Amino acid sequence: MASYPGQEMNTKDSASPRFDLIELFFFAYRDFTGDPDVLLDELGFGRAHHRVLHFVHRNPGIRVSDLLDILKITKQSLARVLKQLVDDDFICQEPGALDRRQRLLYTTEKGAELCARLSKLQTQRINKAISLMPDCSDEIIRQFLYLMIDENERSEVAHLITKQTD
Amino acid sequence: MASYPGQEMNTKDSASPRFDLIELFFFAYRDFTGDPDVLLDELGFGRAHHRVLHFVHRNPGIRVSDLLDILKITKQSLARVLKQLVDDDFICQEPGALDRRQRLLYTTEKGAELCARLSKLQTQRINKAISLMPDCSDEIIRQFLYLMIDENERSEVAHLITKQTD
DNA sequence: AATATAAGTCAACATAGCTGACGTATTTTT
DNA sequence: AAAAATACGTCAGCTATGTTGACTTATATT
Repeated sequence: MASYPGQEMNTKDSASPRFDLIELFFFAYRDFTGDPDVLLDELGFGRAHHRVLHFVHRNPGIRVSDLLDILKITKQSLARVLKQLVDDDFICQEPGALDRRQRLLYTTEKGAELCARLSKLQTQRINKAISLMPDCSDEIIRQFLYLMIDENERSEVAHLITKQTD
Repeated sequence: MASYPGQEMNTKDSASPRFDLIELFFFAYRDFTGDPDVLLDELGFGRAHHRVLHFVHRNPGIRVSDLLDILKITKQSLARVLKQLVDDDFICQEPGALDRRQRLLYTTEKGAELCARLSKLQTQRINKAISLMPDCSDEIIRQFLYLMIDENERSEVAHLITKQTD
């Protein structure tokens, strides 16, 4: 888009900030992530554990380095929560069949069950919202959230979310 | 909705988890909040400062206790970041005219300017996304995010987001 | 045999949340 | 006027989750 004189319709020299969406996004995400907290707390876990459990469950046999790539945290950060999840038997590790340096990650039955309970809470909130909206909404929302992701990461995310777990 | 035998169309006893939206929400929010980080970092601030600055800017003259109510953090947590913002002249405090126990909060010119730069970044991401979507999308997205908020907090948020700042 | 890679570990640190206890100024209630 | 409640600040210490840097071990690759 080129800039040229007389282009602006506004008296201001830039578009108005979208405070409505900025704030709605903030509050919506807060409450969305708040649902699982109660359950996690009972087990002595936090949101970091939730994220690890979730992405391991969704990507069975994932390599540690690939998990780090999804979460965008350091291996030292991951190590702490992963150790707890393994110690408490929510996640298990197996050496890779082809490359035995790898410790491929899987949820245990216990881990899968917790994951299911957590995602059920979040799904309930999502479904309740969508049930009150027009028919086309589901796809619109997906499209919006997808376009809010950094352009260079979209294809990776697209690949992730199209996996089937259940 | 009543439950009755034969109601289920599925072989499973519950609706499928919406992993797509759960994950899209996660990645979208991560990148959305990531934009301001660079700018904040240069000033030695974090996201906590951003939130405080934002809501003070959007609610000029807000009382400390009302800010705590919006942010849902403790006053000790707030105190730390607020002190820095006041010391660095991004926020100023004035005793309430009617009740002099209050320390009403305002952004300084410097604070308002930073706030504008930060919200511009986030608005750009939002507008870029919406520009690629069908016409009805804006309202759908707002409705969705609104419905994702806890029911008992919606009216309060509705009130917040309808304020005009600029 | 040398090097690179996958992963783990130790230590130290930063940010941003928390609880509990207490202080001070001011307003409201009795 | 005295007592109680309120708005706010502060001290001390804890927790969760992120960071950097340095080093080790096992295994693959060159």
